[in-house]
Amino acid sequence: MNTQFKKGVLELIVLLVISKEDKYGYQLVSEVGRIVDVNEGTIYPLLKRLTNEKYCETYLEQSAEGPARKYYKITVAGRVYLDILKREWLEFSQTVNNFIKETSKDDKE
Amino acid sequence: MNTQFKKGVLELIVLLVISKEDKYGYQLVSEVGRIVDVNEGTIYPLLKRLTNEKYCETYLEQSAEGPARKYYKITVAGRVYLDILKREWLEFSQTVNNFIKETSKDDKE
DNA sequence: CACACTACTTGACAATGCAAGGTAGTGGTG
DNA sequence: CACCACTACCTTGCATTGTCAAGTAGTGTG
Repeated sequence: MNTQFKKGVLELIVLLVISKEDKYGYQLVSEVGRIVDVNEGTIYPLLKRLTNEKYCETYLEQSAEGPARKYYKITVAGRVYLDILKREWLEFSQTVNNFIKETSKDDKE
Repeated sequence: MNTQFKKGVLELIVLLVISKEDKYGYQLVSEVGRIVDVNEGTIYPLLKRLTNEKYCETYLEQSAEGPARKYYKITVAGRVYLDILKREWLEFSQTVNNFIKETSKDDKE
């Protein structure tokens, strides 16, 4: 997969996932991984950024299967930011797709 | 505009533009700029990368309005790469868009 | 000749993803 | 109990690519 395409989009995907339900980091790695390839070294720093910027909050919960899990919960500011990101992405991707279609259409003329 | 979304996509856009017609750098800045915000400091290094990787070739032509223009012409390898990039982008953007739709649909249920 | 405009180039910097490795808790096996 | 596997979290160093700002040069105009 093209690494560069992911830049910035992962933030959107992570926010989308936690906007549905609180998740812990390790879980996000596998859930986000179903959408796009990703690894721990990417997700944890991203979660720290989102937390620093108050787009999400964390709380710990014990687990019977290992160390305590740190859950991430989206904040109100996070939902606002998510809406902006979503809109920006949809507009951006559509602009690029339209341009691809335009140039491809010209091929046949 | 979200800077990060652009990563990697600019390469696709530039290749698309020169796949239609040879262009010189300064011209690409303005043509690509109609699709996404971009500035010279981004385009020229990108063109150098594409040239180093043999996805395009350059030739100089005199201009009556200033210094000689360096034109960029896509190569066969460039067209092959462009097709791959295009396919990857379409797949990637569709995957993300589908995920956005899925999560947004759930909101209403 | 100073200036504006065209055109190309470069260097320092910022953002973000990856690979690899480290720290810890829990439970099972010899 | 020693060891190992698995879960879970975190960090460091690096690569890629975009931005900003500045610089170099050629051409024509007042």
